[in-house]
Amino acid sequence: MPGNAKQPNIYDVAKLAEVSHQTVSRVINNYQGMKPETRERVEQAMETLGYRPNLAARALVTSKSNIVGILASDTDFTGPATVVHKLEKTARKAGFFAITASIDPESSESIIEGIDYLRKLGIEGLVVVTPQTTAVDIARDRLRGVPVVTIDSMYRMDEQAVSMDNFAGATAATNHLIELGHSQIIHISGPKLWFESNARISGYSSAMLSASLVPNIIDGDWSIDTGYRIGMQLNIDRPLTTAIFAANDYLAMGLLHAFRLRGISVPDRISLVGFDDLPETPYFSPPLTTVRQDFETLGTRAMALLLATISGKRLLSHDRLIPDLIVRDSTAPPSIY
Amino acid sequence: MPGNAKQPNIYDVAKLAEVSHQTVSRVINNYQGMKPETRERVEQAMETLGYRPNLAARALVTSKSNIVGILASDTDFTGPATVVHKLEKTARKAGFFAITASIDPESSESIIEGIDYLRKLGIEGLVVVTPQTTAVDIARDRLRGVPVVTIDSMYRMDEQAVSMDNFAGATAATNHLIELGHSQIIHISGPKLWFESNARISGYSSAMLSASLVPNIIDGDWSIDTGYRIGMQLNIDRPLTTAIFAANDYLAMGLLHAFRLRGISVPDRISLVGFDDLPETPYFSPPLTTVRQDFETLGTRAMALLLATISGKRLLSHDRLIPDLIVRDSTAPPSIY
DNA sequence: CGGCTAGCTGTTATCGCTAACATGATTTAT
DNA sequence: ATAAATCATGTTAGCGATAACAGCTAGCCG
Repeated sequence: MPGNAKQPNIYDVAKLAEVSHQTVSRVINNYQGMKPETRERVEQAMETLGYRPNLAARALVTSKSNIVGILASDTDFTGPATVVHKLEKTARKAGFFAITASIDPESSESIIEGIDYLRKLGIEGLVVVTPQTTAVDIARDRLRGVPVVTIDSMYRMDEQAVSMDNFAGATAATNHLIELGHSQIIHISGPKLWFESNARISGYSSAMLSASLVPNIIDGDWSIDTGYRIGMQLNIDRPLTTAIFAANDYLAMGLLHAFRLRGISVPDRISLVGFDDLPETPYFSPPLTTVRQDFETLGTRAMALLLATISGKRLLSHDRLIPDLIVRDSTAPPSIY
Repeated sequence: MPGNAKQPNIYDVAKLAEVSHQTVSRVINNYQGMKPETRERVEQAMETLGYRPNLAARALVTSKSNIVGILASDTDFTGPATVVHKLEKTARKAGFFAITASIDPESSESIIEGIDYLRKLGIEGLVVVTPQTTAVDIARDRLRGVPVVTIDSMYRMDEQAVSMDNFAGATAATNHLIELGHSQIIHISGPKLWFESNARISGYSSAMLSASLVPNIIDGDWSIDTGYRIGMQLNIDRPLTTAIFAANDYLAMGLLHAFRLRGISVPDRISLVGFDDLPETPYFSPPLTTVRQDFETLGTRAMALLLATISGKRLLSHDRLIPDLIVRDSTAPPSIY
C-alpha cells in the first residue's frame, strides 16, 4: 500500500477547526445547540481531511454495534432473495448495517453456527427468514435481550412477526376453482415441515369444507420433479378429478409437463392453480393461474418492525399481508362428462 | 431487558483465573509458548463466565475489521444468489464477516452509495458481483488500498478476478449445433452492457467464423418476454434458419412458448440451445439443451482469492471456470427440405 | 558460582470515540 | 446590580482489547 498517511481522527479535525475534539463529536452526532458558525468550521475541516468516523471506536464506547442480523436459509428461491434484499436496503436507509448469515434451516447445528456468527458482531436485532420454526426458537433462546423478528406464516400472535397470509392465499385459490364449478379438487402440498406448506393445506381444507366438499391432499415437496412424478402417476378418473391446486408453481410446472406427455389438456380436462407467480409463470403453456406474494413489502415491513423495536417502540405486532390471486388461462369451468 | 449483568470482559476473566489480562489475550489469540496449565485455567474461566471477545475493541486497536464486503446487484437471479451464499460461507469459514450491499448496477449513484456504506465499516476487501464493469472501476477508485476481486467474464487479465468463461460456453453451444449439421444458426443475445452477454456473442461469432459460417445476431435482453416477442416475430424461412442459440434459458423459454403457439416444432423444425441450466430447464417441453455454470465453485474461489490477497499472498490471478454443455432434447440434426 | 539466555507472565500505553462533568461567557430574573 | 439560569464549548475518564516492552524464574555455561 502506498505510504498513505493514516486515516484522520477526531483530534485531527479538532486541531484544524481549532475546537476541542468533543465539539467535533457533537457535530458528528448532530447535537443541537451549537453556534452554526462553529459547526460549519468543523464541517469544513472534516471535508478537507476526508474524515470518516471510526465505527469500531464508537461501537466500543456506546456498546451499540449498529448492526442487525439476517438469518436466511441458503435456498436460491427468488422469494427469500427478494426479501433479503429489501431487508438490507431498509436497514441501510435507517443507518443500520445488515449482515446476512445463510444457513441450512434443517440442521440445528448450522442454525447455531449462524447465530453465533452474528452474535460475535454484537447485533442489535435479528430478522429470521426461514421456513421452519426451529431457527426462530433457537435464535430467541441464544439471543436473549436482542429483539428477533420473524417472517413466517404461522399464527403465533404473541410474537413479533410479519407474515404472508398463506392461508388466505390458498383459500382464494381454492375458492376460485370452486366458483368455476369444480368439486373434485386435489391439493398437492409442499413439505410438511414448512410453515407455508401447512398454511396452504389449511387454507385449502377450510375452503373445501366451507363448500361442503371433501379435501384430498397428496403429499409433495416444492420441486418440479415431484410435480412431474405425481403428474405421471396420478389417476384422475377414479375418483374423477377436474382441478388441482398445487402448493407452488414448480409443482405446477412438473404437473403441466407430465400432463402434456399424457395428453391431458389443461384447462380443458384439468384446471390447475399454482402459487408464487414466478417470472416465467405467465409463459407456461397455458399461462398459469397462480397466487402472487408481495415479497418486497414483506421485507420492508419486517425490517421496519425490527428497527422500531430496537429504538424502544416495543410494539408487539404481527403484521399480515394478503397475497393476490392472478387468474390466467390454466383454469376454466369443468367440462361436462 | 432483565437486569443482565454486563458482558464479562478480559479483566473479569483475568481476575477469575488469577492471571493478568494480557495472558487472557494470549489465550484468545492462541499464542504459543505459555504453560498449558495456565492456558487451561484461563479457558476454564472464560467458559464459566461465558466470555466473548469484543470485536469492536479488537478492531479499534488492531485497525482490522475482519469484515469483507460483497457488492451485488439486486437482481433475484438464482446464479448471483448462489454466488453470494458461497462467498459468505467461505468468508465465515475463514473467520471473516461478510456484509452484502445490494445495488442497482446501472446507477452509479447506487453503486457509490453501496460502496460508501461498506467503507464505513472498514472492510478489508471486496468482492464485486455485478455484470457491468462500472461497479468494479468505481470500487477500485474509492477503496484505494483495499483489495477488490471481481466476478466477471471479461478478459482483463491484469486484474484479480474469477470468471466464468462465457466465451467457451457459447463456443461449446454453437459447436454442438454445427456438429449436428446446422449452418443457419441465429444467436439471440443478452443486453449489450453485460459482460456475459458480450462474451457469449463473441464465443458464438468465433465458432461460426471458424466453421466458415455467417453469424447472425438478434439483440435481446435476459427476459422471457423478449424471447417470446422475438419468437412471435421471427421469420425462420427467409433466410432459412434451423437452429437458435439463445443467450439464456429465459429467452429460450419465451421462444419455446412462441414457437408452440406458431406450431413450429422444436427440435424437428428448429433446434434450440439455452444458457444457465435453470432448475426448471429439464422440464421444458422439450427439455432444453443448455450450458451449466458452476456458481458454487465460482463463489468459493472468488472469496478464497480475496482472502489470500488480504493476508498478503498477493497472487495476481485470473481464475477462469469452464461451463458445461448439457445436451437434452431440444437439439437434433436439421431436417432436410 | 555469577551471569546470560530462554521461557512465561505482568505493566503500561494506546486505538478513536462518547459520556459526564466542568468552565467561562451571556442572558435573565429579582 | 447581583445571583441564577442558559448557552457554548472544553476537560477528563473510560469502553475492551492488543502492542511493546519490562520483569521474574529457571537452567545452562564457563
